[in-house]
Amino acid sequence: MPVSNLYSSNKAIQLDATEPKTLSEQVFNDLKEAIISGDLEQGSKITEDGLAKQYGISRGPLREAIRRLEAIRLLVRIPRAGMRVVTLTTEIMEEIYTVREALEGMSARLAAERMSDDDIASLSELLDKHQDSIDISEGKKYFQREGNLDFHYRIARASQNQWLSDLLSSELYQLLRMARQRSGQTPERPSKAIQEHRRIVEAIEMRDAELAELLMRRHISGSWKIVKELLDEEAAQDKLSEEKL
Amino acid sequence: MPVSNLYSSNKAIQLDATEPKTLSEQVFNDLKEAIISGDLEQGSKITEDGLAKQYGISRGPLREAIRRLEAIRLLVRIPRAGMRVVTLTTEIMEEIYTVREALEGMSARLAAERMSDDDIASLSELLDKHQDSIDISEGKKYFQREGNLDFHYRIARASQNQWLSDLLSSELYQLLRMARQRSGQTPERPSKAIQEHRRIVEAIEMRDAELAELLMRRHISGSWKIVKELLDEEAAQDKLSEEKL
DNA sequence: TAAAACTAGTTTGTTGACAATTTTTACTGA
DNA sequence: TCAGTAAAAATTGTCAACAAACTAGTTTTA
Repeated sequence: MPVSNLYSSNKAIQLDATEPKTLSEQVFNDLKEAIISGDLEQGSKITEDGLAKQYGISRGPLREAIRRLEAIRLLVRIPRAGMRVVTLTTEIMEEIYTVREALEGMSARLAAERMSDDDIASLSELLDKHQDSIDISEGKKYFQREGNLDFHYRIARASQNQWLSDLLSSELYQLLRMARQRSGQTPERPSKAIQEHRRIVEAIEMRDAELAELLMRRHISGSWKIVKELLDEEAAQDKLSEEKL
Repeated sequence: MPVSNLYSSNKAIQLDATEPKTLSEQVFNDLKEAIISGDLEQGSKITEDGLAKQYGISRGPLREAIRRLEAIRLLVRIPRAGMRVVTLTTEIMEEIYTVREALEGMSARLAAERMSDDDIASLSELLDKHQDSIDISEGKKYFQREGNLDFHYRIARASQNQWLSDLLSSELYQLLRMARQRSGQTPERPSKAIQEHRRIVEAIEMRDAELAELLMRRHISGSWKIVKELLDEEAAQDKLSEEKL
């Protein structure tokens, strides 16, 4: 079974169920993808005219798309220094993980209270698949990246809180994907992560909201520690190779 | 001393320190204020042309402003039914309070860890002023509204987490102000609220992050219970007067 | 009578041009 | 060589007109 088929679809992560109808939306999606995937480098400068020509549209709709990208923090506009793709510094990453800990903790709590038995069962199955895939060497990378997010995405939706799940999936998760893209980052040893995921699902199964929240928060703050180490290492290496020049 | 001077400035709540430079920004601020203050009624339909004429600008900048208002959830666009001011239903309010509980809890935790002694002292003084003002009958309304938010705003900033404090002040608090505007809502008995605020500050003084978070979360979920009752009451009355017709 | 099709009127989406501002470049004089 | 300044280029902000899509009302037809 090819790894790419283990999931029903990538849509779960895409979150844009609706087809883009306007140019503005289309270019919003395209730009978002370009930024997240790294096609547009972090911190790179952007001009309206350049993008308009590149996408073959006029500046009107483009500007609307830009305002939206600004709102979800993928673009940063500095008053008189133009516009840049956001740079995910260690500091920003820490802020994101902190907010994430609070929101996903709450999300897990609500999921424990509200998730249907069927959905819990399906979530549990998902974890089985993740477990299996650890041994499939080819699958590793995929699971460590998208699979992990898929789990968190499901919990967010299970909170049945539109605000919460929108905030997580349309802002925070996008930035996480972006961060991973940048460094070939492997957030955690997958076996440990899946173990933690399992515990969270067990808490949800027991309808223990308190525990689900606690475990989720630990899981995320634990992830942050590992990510932080990687980022620090990276920074040290960057510095080293800079000095070589 | 006139009540309006008890605070250094309203800016603390305005959060837009910078003067609007572009038309788009200006109209964004104006529209935001119009929505929050209730000048534009909840759920009322909006047309681009109407607004453009009203503000005397062309539709270009207006559309950018609209996209931003959409992003902070003050406007809702329904694919082919035009655009409306958001309607703060009880369900949405519950979602907001839930997200708020998570974020402000974290915020209080961080404040306890990071807030400078000076800032804590100043926060404590603010509470004294609130306390004093309870007896000034004229001040009541003001404190119950803006004063309360001012406290929460300070904690958010004290978290020293840009993301967190932006999220709270530029999205959640705006919606809370809007909700209060609608019904002449008095969220809590001020004496009780201030008591709870005091406890939170004490926890911060003791640098007890855990406790600060716990107390803040209780404070907010407690507030929600009271607000919810008011909303339910209101809804019941609305229904009653509807039946009269 | 009801459904389908057409038409007029609104509203939103898109564009290209013009204006204002800022940055870069090039030149002048110490 | 180094400011300092002025012209030029680039970039962002704004507008008005055009195009497409949708709504609603009216007529036509089964």
